[in-house]
Amino acid sequence: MSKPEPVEVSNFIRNLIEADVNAGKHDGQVVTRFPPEPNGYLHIGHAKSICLNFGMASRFNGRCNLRFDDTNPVRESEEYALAIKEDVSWLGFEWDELRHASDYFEQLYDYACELIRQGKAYVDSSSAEELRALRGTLTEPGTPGPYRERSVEENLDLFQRMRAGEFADGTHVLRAKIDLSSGNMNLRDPTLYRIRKVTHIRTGDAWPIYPMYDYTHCLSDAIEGITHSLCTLEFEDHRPLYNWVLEQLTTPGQPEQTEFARLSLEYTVLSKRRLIQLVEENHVHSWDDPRMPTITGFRRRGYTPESIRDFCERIGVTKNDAWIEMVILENSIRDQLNVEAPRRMAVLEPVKVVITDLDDDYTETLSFANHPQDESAGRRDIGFSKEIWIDRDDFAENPPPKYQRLVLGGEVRLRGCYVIKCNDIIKDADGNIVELHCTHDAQTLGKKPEGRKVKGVIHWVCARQGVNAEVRMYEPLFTVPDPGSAESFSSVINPDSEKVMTRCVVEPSLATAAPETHFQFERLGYFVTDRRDHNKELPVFNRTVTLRDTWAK
RNA sequence: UGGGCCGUCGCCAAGCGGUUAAGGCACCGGGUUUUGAUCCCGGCAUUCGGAAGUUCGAAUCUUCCCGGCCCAGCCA
Repeated sequence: MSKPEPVEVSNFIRNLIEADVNAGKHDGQVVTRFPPEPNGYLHIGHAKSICLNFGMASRFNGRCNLRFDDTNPVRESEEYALAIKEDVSWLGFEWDELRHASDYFEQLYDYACELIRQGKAYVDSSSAEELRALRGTLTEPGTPGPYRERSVEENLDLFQRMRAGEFADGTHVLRAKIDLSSGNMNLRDPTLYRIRKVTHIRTGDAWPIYPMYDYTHCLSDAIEGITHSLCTLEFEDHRPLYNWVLEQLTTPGQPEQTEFARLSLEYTVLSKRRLIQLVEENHVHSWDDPRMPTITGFRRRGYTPESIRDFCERIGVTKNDAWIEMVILENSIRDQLNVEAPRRMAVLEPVKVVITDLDDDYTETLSFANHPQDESAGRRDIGFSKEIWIDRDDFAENPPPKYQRLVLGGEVRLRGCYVIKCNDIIKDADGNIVELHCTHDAQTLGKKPEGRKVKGVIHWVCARQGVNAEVRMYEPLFTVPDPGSAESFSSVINPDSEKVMTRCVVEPSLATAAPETHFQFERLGYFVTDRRDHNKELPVFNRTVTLRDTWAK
């Protein structure tokens, strides 16, 4: 069997970079960067950007930096920075250099002084409210405020004193002097620096002023020699500002920004605000809750780096506002685990089956293939005795049409074992099924039964050998495709997104598996030993994804 | 209503003036199967948001129209 080989998909960014390389632009070099702000955990949308940036660099023998966009200390923390590094590494990417926008604060400051000297930037002492009023609206131009024509000397003096910490937060900003009547709001004298007397995760209290994203990003790109600055569509009308800053200044490089559509995934949310809300309002247990669309959440759920990269390959890169169906992601992990995951048997809701025509001390050892299509996966022994567990769902007193599992008076194949027939249902005083009494056909081990067809096959676990385990079943967190557009979560949260089953019985070998080991529980789906809670005493499995089920539909 | 974008099969997505308009997912058959899984075979856009136009020839060029997304943080 071969692993799914991701085919190289053409997209407009790849075409563009290829054309640049062929034309000898940037000396044929390709340098990209992944620039997260350390103010939250990475999610599957970031994975798209990571795969694109690292992928393009690797495809064209270039480099990709990891750069923390740490220009707003009020929202950033070291915890997030650590988690981001771990997630990028886990996804399988190695950055060329680890950089921070804050590495460039001194250069950025010098560049700002240069803009002031050129008369292209000025200190505005209006309040935030006044600035907003003066900026105009989408259809009306902005109007010049009283500080727009300050002299170079005064601006320089004020800006230096801003840096020296002489002024309180909010009293002054440095603005670029561009075009107050531009249809593009970003060009109406955008703010370049604001005063924030806040401790920064890397520079501490060295700076009372911090540069804004638009001013910082283009210069950071230029300083690092980035050739292709890839970002999402909402930055499209920031590009004129990105270019304006670089045009005014003499910088080491001439990066070019290209925008692509951010990922939208059905039945989940991908905005930082919404993700934080899920954690803070306790709709999930943590950032790495297996229901979270964070990288760390998918990891705990049992997704692999390969499957996430494969997913990013499958969805493509365009400028379309695309909504990706969850099934695309699910198929990425199914396709990998179908090939790689060893098969095991686990019973989630046990019902005891007594094989009445077997002696009480009867035992037999059966050999099972770990993978039906791959002999190299090896075999294992499984015990069989008079009492076994089967799943509640695999017996029906009143079977629906086309039901092919066990029914009273009917036969079913125990996977890898004998065909059994159900003769009696034993119930307790409340009418609950306690035991099923069956007989077995001794001629059916490894052989088809004679004179009749038995279509159904069910999984089982030997009652003597079975080990108690906890299995966590997951379903989508939301009940609607676009929960982000709902006014509140309460109306769109799926109350059954997590179901913890504690009475499960699994094959003994499963208990000793290391955390983050993937298995297929036959007929049930793919499961992973929980990264944090799994142990020998209490094995814990998370359902990554079900098997495709054409019958359920 | 100012500015910037986007519209190819149910969901993605190739295509860049001459192709029978790739491919994946989903779906619908049929075969294999001791997982209702996997695997295999077949089907699935005379048509590219709409209308004009240019051209021997248009999804690809032009114009207009329709629909959708983004922008008025001292956030990124």
